[in-house]
Parts: sequence; C-alpha cells; structure tokens
Amino acid sequence: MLRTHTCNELREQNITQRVTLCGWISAVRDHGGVTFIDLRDYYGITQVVLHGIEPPPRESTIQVRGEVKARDPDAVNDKLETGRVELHADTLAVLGAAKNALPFEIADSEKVREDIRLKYRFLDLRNPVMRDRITLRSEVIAYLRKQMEKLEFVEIHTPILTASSPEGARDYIVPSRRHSGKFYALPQAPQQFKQLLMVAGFDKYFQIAPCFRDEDARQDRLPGEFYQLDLEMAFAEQSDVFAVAETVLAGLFKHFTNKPVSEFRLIPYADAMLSYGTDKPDLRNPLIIRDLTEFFAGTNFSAFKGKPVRGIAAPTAGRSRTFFDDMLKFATDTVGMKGLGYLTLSGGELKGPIVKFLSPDKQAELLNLFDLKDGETVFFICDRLPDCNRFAGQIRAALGERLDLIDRNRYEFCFIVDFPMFERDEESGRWDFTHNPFSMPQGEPTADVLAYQYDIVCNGYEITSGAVRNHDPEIMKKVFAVAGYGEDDLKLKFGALYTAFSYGAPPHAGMAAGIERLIMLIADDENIRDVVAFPLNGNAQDPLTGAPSELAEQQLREVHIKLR
RNA sequence: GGCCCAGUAGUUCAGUUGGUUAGAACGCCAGCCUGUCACGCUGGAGGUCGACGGUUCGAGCCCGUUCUGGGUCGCCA
Repeated sequence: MLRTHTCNELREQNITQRVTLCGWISAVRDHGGVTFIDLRDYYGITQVVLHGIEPPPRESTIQVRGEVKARDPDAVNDKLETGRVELHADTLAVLGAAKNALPFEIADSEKVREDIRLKYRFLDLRNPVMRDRITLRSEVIAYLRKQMEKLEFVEIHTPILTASSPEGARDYIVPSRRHSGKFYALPQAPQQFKQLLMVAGFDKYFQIAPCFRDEDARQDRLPGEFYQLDLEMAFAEQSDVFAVAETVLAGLFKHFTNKPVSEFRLIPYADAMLSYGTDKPDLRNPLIIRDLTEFFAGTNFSAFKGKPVRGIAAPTAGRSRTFFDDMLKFATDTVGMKGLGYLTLSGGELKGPIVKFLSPDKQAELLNLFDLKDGETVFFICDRLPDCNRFAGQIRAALGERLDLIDRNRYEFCFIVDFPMFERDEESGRWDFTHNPFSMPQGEPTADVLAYQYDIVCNGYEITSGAVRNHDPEIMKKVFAVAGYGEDDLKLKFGALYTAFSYGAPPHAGMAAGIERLIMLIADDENIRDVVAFPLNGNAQDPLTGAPSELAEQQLREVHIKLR
C-alpha cells in the first residue's frame, strides 16, 4: 500500500497514529534543524515535519511515513483543513523526482503566457484553481446527465466518423483508406442523427456530444472541438423545449452558484437588435437603445435626417472630458464608427455640439422621449443598417462597462426568439439561411418569414441554440427554393433526412447548449480554455503533443494522399 | 485573410529624450537558521532585449520586413 491516507484526511482523531502519505512537494521551509514541507495531492495539503532529512526539489512526488502529531495551539494553520495536525516523518522515499527549476510557478500559472501553460499543461493543472475548474466540469456534466435522465431523456451516441455536411462551419475531414479519394468528416453537431432518431421513434433524446468545427477561435469560442448538451423531443413545440431548458439550466446555476438566477425572459430577435444592438444581450446592463430615426426625420440636422439613428441615455454625472474623449476614440478606432454625437442635460439645459440643430420643441421632445434626468447624456449612433444596430450595441456595452453599470453578481437569462429564416448576403444579393435550413418557418416560406428558432443567452453569452425542426418534405422544398436550391440539391445535401421524412416523421424540436460556456459562467472565468483539461491554443495547435503533426510517407500513401 | 496591441532573465514585468556595465520581484545556486506555513537573512549565477535588415558617432528605444502571442472583424448552418 503506497499510502494510508490522502493529504486532506488527517484530523485530530488521527494523532499518535503511524501513517503514510504520498504527494507533491508544494513548498519547502528549511529552518536548519527542522524542515517543513507542504505535501499536496488532489485532495489537499498536509504539513510534513522533517528532522535531518533532505527533501528532493519542489514538485517531486514523495512518500513519507511517520507519526501524526498535534500542532501547538499557536502553530495551528486555519487555512488548511489538516491545519491542526502535522506528520513527523522518519522516512522519505522519492517516487518521482522533479527538475529543480520549473518552467513557471504553479501558484502563479494563471498569469503565465498561455503557450507555456499549454506546453506544460500537466504542471498548470496542478494549480488548485485549475484542478477545481476541471473537477467542476465533471460535476456539471454529472448533474446535467442526472437531470436529463430524471426528465426521461435517453442518451444515445451518434457517429464521430460521418459524412461532410455542406452547410455551416468548415468540417474536420478524415481520409478513407478503403475508399480512395473519399473522406469522412467529424460532426459539427449531431443534428441530422438526432432528427433521424426522432423519425426512428425515440421520444426524448440527449447526448453530451463532442462537436468539431474548423473555424477560428474567440475568447468565448474553443478552437477545433467542444461539447454540447444536445437534446431533441418528438411531438414537441417551442414551449416544450423551453420548459426543459429552463428547468435544467436554472437548476444548474442554482445548484452550483449562490448568485441570483433571473427569470427566462422572451425577447424577439427584432426587439433585441433594436433595444440591445445584438442577438446576445447582456441584460445585467440596464441601458436600452432607442430608435431616433423618426425623431431626426423631423429636424433639419442633415447628418442624421433620413438615416437610421439610435440613442442611448446614460448617467454620466461627474465624468470628466477624458471620459467622453475616450468614448469617441473607442467609437471611431475600435468600433469603426464615423463619429459619436452626444448631448448632456446639465442644469436643466441640453449641452453639446449638435444642440443648435434642435429647436426648443425638439429638445423638449428628446427630454420626454428618454425621461432624461440632470446629469444624463444621450449618445447618438447613426449609420446604415445593420451596422447602426451593431454599433449601438457596442456603445451600449462599452458604456455599461465604463460607467460600471453591470452587476456582476447575478445571472440574467433570456430566450431570443423569432429569428428570421433568411438573410440577404451583401455581396451576392442572394437569400441564404440565417441559422440553419432545418428550422420550421412560421408560415408560408418567403424571404422575410420568421423561423421557430431560438437562442438562450446568459450575461451576454449565447449558451444554447435550437429550433422547431421542419419535418415536412413539402415545406422543405419551398424553403430551399427561396434560397435558390431545387429538390435535387435538397436530396444531394440532406438525402438521409429528406428520405426519412417521407416515412412518417413526428413534429420535433430541440436545442444544444455549449458545455464549456456554461462552466465558464458558473466558474466566473473569462477564458473558455481554462475549463478544458487539454485545449488547443488559439491557432488550433496543441503545444504539448505537437498536434497537428506531419505524417509518415507510408501513412499518407495508405489513405491515397499526395502532398503538394 | 483584414485591422489593433504586445514580444526585455526560467516566469511576471519596469526601462526616462537614442547615450557608460539593461533593472525589480518570484524562481534557481551557495551559506546561515529547531516552529515555519508563499518562512526569514546574506551572497551569487542567469540576457544575442523574438529574428533579419536599415538610420545614427551610438539602438532595448527610431524605420522597414518577418516570426510568435493576445484581441477584434470576416468566419462560426
């Protein structure tokens, strides 16, 4: 037996016992005649006392044997759960020696450049903060699985080696050895398979599903691969999915955090784009964008007249000139706006460069429109659509941030509903699917029809995406026709689904929630890679294993690939 | 792929207007210390200032190219 206890197990009742501990040397305090070691394992830390024994370098693994003794009352360490006792070791065996210079300090690993952390991820993960995040991930997944099972969902694994899907993200592809010139693709999502399971008669499906997308990373988007809580329900409509989502997600956040969890508000996509300038609003930010297009249509201000205009009222009392200069710089440099106008109500009077373009009547109308208080400023955003909304959204977010209006101690959820089915591609002028071609349109398929398609947003992060699916081959044909595809295209691209739907498909609906984003929100962490044990870096490489790597000539020949 | 920011010791960073031998903290090495808990004290080692080229009497600092990292837009059904 290598150890009798873990490093977070010894308490006062173990005093006088002879025990054996194993662990990593976290810290060494050498006082000449006596040496203290913080011995760390997955569970915690125990202080080991050595007399006349020289310990190996820090972060070596050792085994120590000796007697558990009480600490003097004035030597108790309340920071440790084992802090009332210590192990007086008479033997020490080195199990795994460590080099005496580490690439970085374990306790400070979070501040180290991510490349170096990832190259030595096995050291990074020794940091208890990182260990706890990975453990939290395990607990979150276990919780989700338990809740889904409680709601009578059945977990079904779908293929990893599948066919390339023509829509959506870039696929990761796998060459076939048996079939020269042909390729598998890794799934971007189990989308088609879960719909086929509905046709097959399964009623409530779920899966903690790996998804693969060959797209560039973001602060909240993992490169390469990520996991989703994927679910689908037969004979269900939007409200049925929402009921499950709210039960499971609200329950999740309430179970793992102490922060208040909001109701799940319903916000139509069009309203979100106007009021928040984004389809993933952070509702902790109290600022609301207002449409001032009509207001300025009634003025002689030629810069704004006849163009889309948005306004945001924000409390700026006590802010210096620098604040406004910085906002203008942010608007022009970072956001890419042409300018940022603003008017401040001070001493009952509107002040600012553009005030001269507004008649007394219009000034009163503006005050009334915003119910403007003294010390508040209205910021004006004017550009062509859809940029105008996006810009206003970025200004709203920046104002919330810089004016410290965001309460970070709560979770604000909402459903964004009624996404448009199609959007016009600026360059080609063609109508294409906004989100995915499988969603059910809310009526006769025309270019401007809405879809039964929805996202769940929490604190500005899109955490789930879903839809009522289109299970009717006739409606599918019409939908694809709007995007310029014929029945042949439909059969070619989604043959399996199209065929399946002509053998008795149930109406069905579902969604998928990004596991890492959920954990990131629960852990209150801004870096999504922190909640993955071995993530790829921002350039989709693994500095630890060297992936992606070159192949031997023989391997390439077997899969019929010749490199240029 | 576009744009913005950064690259100085093992790590995190400072470095004034271009001017002598490039600094700090942590880590590392040596010595001292029997009650510390991120122990302390004394001393020491450690740098092609990402790379290449240019301007200059002189470059960590200015210019150009390039590489690497971060952010952002494109992209992400």
